[in-house]
Amino acid sequence: MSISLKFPDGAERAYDDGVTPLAVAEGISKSLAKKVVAAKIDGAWWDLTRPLEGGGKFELVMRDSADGLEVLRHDAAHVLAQAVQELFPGTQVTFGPVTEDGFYYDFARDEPFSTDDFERIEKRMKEIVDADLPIIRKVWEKEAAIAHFKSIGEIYKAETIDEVIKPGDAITVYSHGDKWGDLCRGPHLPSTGKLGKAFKLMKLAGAYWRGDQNNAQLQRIYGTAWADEKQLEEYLKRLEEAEKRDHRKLGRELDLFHIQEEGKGMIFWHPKGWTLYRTMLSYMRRRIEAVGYVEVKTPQILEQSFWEKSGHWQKFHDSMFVCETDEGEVMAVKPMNCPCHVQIFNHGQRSYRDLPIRMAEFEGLHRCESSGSTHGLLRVRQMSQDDAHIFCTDDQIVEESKAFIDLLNLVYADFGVELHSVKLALRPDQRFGTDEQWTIAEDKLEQAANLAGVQVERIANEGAFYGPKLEFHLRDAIGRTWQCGTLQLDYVLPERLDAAYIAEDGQKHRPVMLHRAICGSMERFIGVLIEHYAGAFPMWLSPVQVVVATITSDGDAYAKEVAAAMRAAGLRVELDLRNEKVGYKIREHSLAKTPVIAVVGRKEAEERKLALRRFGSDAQDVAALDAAVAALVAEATPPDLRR
RNA sequence: GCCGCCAUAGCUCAGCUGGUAGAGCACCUGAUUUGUAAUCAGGGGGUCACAGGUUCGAGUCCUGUUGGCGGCACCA
Repeated sequence: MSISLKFPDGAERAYDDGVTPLAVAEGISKSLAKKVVAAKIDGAWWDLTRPLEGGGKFELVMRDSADGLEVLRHDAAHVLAQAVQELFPGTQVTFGPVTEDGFYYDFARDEPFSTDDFERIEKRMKEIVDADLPIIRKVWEKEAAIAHFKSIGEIYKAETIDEVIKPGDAITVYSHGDKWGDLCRGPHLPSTGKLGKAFKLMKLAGAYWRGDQNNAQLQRIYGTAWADEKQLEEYLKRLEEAEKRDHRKLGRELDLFHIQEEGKGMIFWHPKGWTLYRTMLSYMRRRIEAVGYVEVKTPQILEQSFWEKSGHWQKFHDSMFVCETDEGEVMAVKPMNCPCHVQIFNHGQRSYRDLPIRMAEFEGLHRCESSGSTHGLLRVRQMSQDDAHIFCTDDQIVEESKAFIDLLNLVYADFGVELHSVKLALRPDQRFGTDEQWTIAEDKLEQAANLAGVQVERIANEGAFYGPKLEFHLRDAIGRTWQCGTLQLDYVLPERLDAAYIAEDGQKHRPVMLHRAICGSMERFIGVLIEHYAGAFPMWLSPVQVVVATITSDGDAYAKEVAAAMRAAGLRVELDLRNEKVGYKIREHSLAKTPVIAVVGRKEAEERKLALRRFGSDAQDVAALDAAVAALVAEATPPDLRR
């Protein structure tokens, strides 16, 4: 009997039945066989030493490919688990998947681990690699496996098998020699030695069993693993570089903002940071005004009864800031604008002819976020959103949604950021509204996204209590993603707050509300932007656009004239007349990531010229004053105002 | 909120096994008038996050609190 393997290059070869992928690889070349970590047959994973059970499309998975890294990391997780169980008897294993850059394993142990244990654990892991234990795949009956794991005290494993595997089905267990075994889908390497030593334990964290905070808290050890030492080094270097882009560090270095102990999650915006903020707000205002939004401003603090009517009190009062007046009224600071906007909508009679009404507000919002969740600018307790609510008819939903997504794409392009992903958050367990309403709402959002040319990823259970939402995610410097833009469809709030318009039939009808934001929290968006640009903003956003720096005090008068001319032309200018060497001034303003340094010496003053030096370049661009100012103004013009 | 780690000058950090705080940058003063990434000299600056405790003596050890960091949970 023979089987036929079809290789990716199209070649097709016959092999004896029962040949292993490793033997196939060795038949091709020894060096290839060294680098191969697993195989795929018709797209399904296959262990290298497991005899093939039939022919098909055959692919060898190399250790430095994306698939190969996944195998290595899975093995690293198993080796970690073995090391931990050997060093800390009584520790139970639970679950250890691969992550984007590595892996983690969740352990159950009464005593907490400490990062001080990492050295010992890593050492033991390396010993396991050196021992080159064969990794053996075994197929077990479900019931036998449960009994086995129970008998050795692995209750989490037994529970997992019981719930994940159908009765009567078989499971696979991979073991390292006769020492250690874990339930696993595989594939795995032929032996622990193949893993190599390009791995490192990174961090320790608590994690709830099955992600539910009502369950036991486990201890998660994160690690990273790579094909070789060089890749590991590169990865660690990448992390270091990313740290330099951290918006909290840059916020301090560039004097943009600060946070202090008494105001957890509250931002003190310094003049430069606030300039950036205002520049972005002005831009957003122009963008939305141009497409038919109106702006309003509503109260910051309203009575408890108001939030009870909207439904926020019942669902969210834990995360609202609440205060009481001397006269005993209980008031809450607004966590969001929507119920306020409905009040404006409800004031007076609305006709279908008025719709859609696109009502925007940039006022501050306060949310009492839990203490462990605040994070620089990315998760704060006080913020502003580029918030708006679109009141419209059912028929207008798709059109309005599409127009919003188009606007969002335009704005993101202007800010130079790229969408990481768009998610469609579907109905949660706790929700208002009927199933039919939800189905229609979910479909309409997806339809609008498709019309705007955006692919969505549907995620179950993540919608707001009043409706499904589209989430537009961006990435930070170290790869975490944050929801920035959002579009939420809401049939519930208009109902609860009795919003209505008179339709063509002369009857009252409920409008639909679209909650939408492009930047989302301005704070968060600025945080992402700082990391995206590593603090070196494009000219139109930069808090300081030009520094006019003199060489000697002879140039003072001319420098002042230059700065005044630039200011008059609308540029944000600083004047550096200090008694310092040019080199010193250049260095300082370069470190501050100023887009343009205009150097003024005797020559420039005499010829009424400027020597411009741009961030990231040491070239000198000498131009006549008027022409230089005009050019800088053109460069500094916000994208929406450019011709 | 939960788990682990951390907290020394404005910033970055040093301070061994407990013996009454130190550097660089920044800041201030003086000198220097300088041509594209650090001119020189002098000076000021710290309740070592906070509160207790152990000790003859605590930045250092212990407990608690606050805040930060990395995760988990949460995220209208």
